[in-house]
Amino acid sequence: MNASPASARNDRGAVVAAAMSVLAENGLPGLSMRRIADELEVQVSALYWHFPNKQALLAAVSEQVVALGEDTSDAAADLAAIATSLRERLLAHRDGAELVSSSLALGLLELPSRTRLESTALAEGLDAASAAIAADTLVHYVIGSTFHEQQRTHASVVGAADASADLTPARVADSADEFAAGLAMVVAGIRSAAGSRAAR
Amino acid sequence: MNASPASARNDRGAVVAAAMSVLAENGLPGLSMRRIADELEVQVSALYWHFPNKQALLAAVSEQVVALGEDTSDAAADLAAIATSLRERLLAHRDGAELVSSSLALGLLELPSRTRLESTALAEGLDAASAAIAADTLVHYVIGSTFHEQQRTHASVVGAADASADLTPARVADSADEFAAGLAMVVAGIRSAAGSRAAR
DNA sequence: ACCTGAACACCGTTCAAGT
DNA sequence: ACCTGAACACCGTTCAAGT
Repeated sequence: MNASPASARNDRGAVVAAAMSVLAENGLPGLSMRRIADELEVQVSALYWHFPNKQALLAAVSEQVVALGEDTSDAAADLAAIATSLRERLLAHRDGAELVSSSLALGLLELPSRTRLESTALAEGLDAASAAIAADTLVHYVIGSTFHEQQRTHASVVGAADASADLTPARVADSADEFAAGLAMVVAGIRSAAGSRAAR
Repeated sequence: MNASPASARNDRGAVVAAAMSVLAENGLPGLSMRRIADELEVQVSALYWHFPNKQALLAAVSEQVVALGEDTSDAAADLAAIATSLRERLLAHRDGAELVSSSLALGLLELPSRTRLESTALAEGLDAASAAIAADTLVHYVIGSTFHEQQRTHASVVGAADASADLTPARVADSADEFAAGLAMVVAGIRSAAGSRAAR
């Protein structure tokens, strides 16, 4: 419909896509404005037409990382399932947990999973205040453990992490089990908060 | 005892102390090798005689932050008390949670509180594997929520954080209550893991 | 044992100017 | 509407050399 001018320029989406590819190749420490600009074959200053600063750009990338897929079918309203799928989306991107953690802390990112966790907690019988706290607690657990896990694997690539680098293949394999075990404890604690009300 | 030469030079401790004062004044983003060197009235390159790189220096600072005080008297062997005192030490230093989080993730820091949490969990009847997971879960909760809290106060200073900057004085005051409420849930979950064993 | 001085290869951000 | 080119004020790290 729009008469597209001879040479198409970049839009926000293209910048975010370029940033995601730089992130995948170089990790968060290597995600510089200059490298993103190189990826787009553009001057660094061009990026500042699309985003006011680097943090805003990172927030847009974070949004992509934590976006829920199709909300339609399997909206599995289960605390553990929601937390586990958040973990999986963070693990799907290099340094995903650290990236999301900082956008979140700066107040630049809404976490769809958090909303789902809160309403699920409400449905399980928590009062409003407790449901909010339960959602935050789960989010902190997921981001904290995933951040730690991603940094540990990165450290082992670098070869750092002296004594405590217990990264035998077997141990890597069951990091998911450790996550699930800790998650089960947190969920049990949340359920006990529901039980202490005069539910059912 | 030692014949101290005319002009005393710096040692590791002096470098760490300078770093802590720069951290207090400028926060983690402002904690650069150059500023630390300025504080000591020394060239930047001098710092590399004491520490191989910046991360190692930050790890030494982190160690100071999380060090337990006198281990003698009130070694209150209570999960919530240990977690709360860890939170307080992190809050006592600007950007303390973020600093410790990264040193920890890089495997450059031992967390004394974690050891205490693990043995306390054991004493409460958890098996070895569960006690380790319980300790990690608590550490993730404490660091995650404290990190978030410290970033939020910093964001409010900067004036960023648009809509969700719910930082009324009252709300700041009860962030400790929110922490305690989430902590209670996690601890309850850990206790339920102890109960599921054939304890007592 | 501890530091200087200078260099290298980077950063994020701004701004006038172009098309 | 989107980009260039150049500049500003920074970074962490290395290394030969000094005392």
